[in-house]
Amino acid sequence: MLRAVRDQFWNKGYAATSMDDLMKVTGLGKGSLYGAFGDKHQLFLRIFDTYCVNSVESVRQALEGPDAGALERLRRYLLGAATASAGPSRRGCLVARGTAELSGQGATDVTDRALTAFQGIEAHFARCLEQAQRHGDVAAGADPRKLAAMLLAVFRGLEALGRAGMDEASLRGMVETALEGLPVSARRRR
Amino acid sequence: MLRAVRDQFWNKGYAATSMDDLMKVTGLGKGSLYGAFGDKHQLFLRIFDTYCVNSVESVRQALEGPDAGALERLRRYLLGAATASAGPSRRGCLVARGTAELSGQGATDVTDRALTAFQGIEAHFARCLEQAQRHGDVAAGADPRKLAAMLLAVFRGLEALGRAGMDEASLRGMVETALEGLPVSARRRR
DNA sequence: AGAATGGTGGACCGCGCGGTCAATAACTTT
DNA sequence: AAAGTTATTGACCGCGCGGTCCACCATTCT
Repeated sequence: MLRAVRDQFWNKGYAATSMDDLMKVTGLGKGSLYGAFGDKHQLFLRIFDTYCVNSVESVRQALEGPDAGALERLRRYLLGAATASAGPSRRGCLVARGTAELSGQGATDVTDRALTAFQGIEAHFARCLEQAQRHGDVAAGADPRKLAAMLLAVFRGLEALGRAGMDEASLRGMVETALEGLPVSARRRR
Repeated sequence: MLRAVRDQFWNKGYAATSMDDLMKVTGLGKGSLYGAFGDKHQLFLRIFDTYCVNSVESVRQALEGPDAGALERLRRYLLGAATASAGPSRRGCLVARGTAELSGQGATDVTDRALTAFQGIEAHFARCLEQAQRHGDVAAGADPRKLAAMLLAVFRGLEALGRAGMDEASLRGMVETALEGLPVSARRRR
C-alpha cells in the first residue's frame, strides 16, 4: 500500500499528486491517510525516507562480492543505471525528482535524507573501489574516495540526462568513459 | 518582466507557482498575461526556452578563447559550476528543475528543449577539448566527444548533488578528479 | 474634439485542493 | 450477547487554483 503511494509520487511528483489521487490509489479513505500519517508532507517524507534507505541498500547488494570482480561489479552497476535512466520508463529516480522539486522552500527534511543517501552510495562506491585497488585493478596511489565522489556525480548526471530524454547508448558511453579515466595500476596499463 | 516570471518559476518550481504569484511579481493583470502568452504552460515554455538558449550561449562564451588556455577555461567553468551549485543560493539550474518536474507527463516540449540544450553544452565542451588536444593538453588519441559527454554527466551531477545540499569542497573535488582522469598526452604525463 | 481601437486590470467562475469530523463499521473484551 | 473501543469513511469546509471576460482607459485616427 505504501508502494502504491510511492508510485504515485514517483510518477507525478509531489505537488502534482493530490490527496484524492492517493485515496484512489490506496483504496483508503482520506481520514485514514491523515490518521496514519498526519499530513501530505509527512506521508511523502515517510515514502521518501524508505526509498532512500532502499536505494543505498540496493547499491550495497549490487556491489557486494569478492575483491576480484569489484571493478566489474561497479561497471555493471553504473551501466545498469545508465540503461535504467534512459528507457522511456520515464520515471527515473524518486530521490532526484523529490529533491529537485522540494529543495529551496526550506524542505531541509527532504534534502537531508537525499544527501545522506548520496553519501551512503558514495561510501559504497568507495568501498568497492578499495576492493578493486586491493585486487590491483585500480592504481595503488589513487584515492578511492575521490574517485567514488566523481563517479557519484556521473551517476546523478546519468539520471538528470536520462530524464531529458538522452538515449541509452550515450549514457552508457559516459559511464565507459568515466571508468576509462580511473587510474589503472602500472602493471595493467596497456 | 520575463525575468521576474523566470525567477518565480526558478525559485518555486512550475506546479508551486500560481498565476497570482506571477501577477504579483510582474505587476501585470491576469488578462494581460493570458492575452500575451495564452497559458501557464506556454508561458513557462517561453521562459524555459530562452533560459536554455542563454545557458548554451553562456557556456560558449565561457569557453571561447585560444587553444592555449582551453583546458584551463574548461576547468574554471566546471569549478565555477560546482561552486554555483553548492552555495545556499539554492535555486540551482532551471533546466534541471524544470525537466525533473515536468518530464513524465507527456511534456515532451520541455524535455526536448532541455535535451537540445544539453547537447549544445556537450558540443561546446567537445570543441574546447579539441582545442586542448590541438595544444597538447589532451592525448592525441582521445575522443573529445566522448570526454565531453562524460564531463556533461559530471556537470549535471554537480547540479543534482548541490541541490541535495552537498558542500562546495566536495563538488569541486569531483570536478578535479574528473579532469585528472582525462587522458594526458604522453609528453606531459608526470 | 470625438470616435474607434486594442491592450489592461481585476472581479469573477467553477473546480479541485489539503484538511476536518461526526457517523459508522469492525473488532475486543467481558 | 452486549458493551466498549478503535479504525475507517466520505460528506463537508473554506480556500486558492487556472482560466474567462468585460468594463475601462490610453492611444490613434479623422
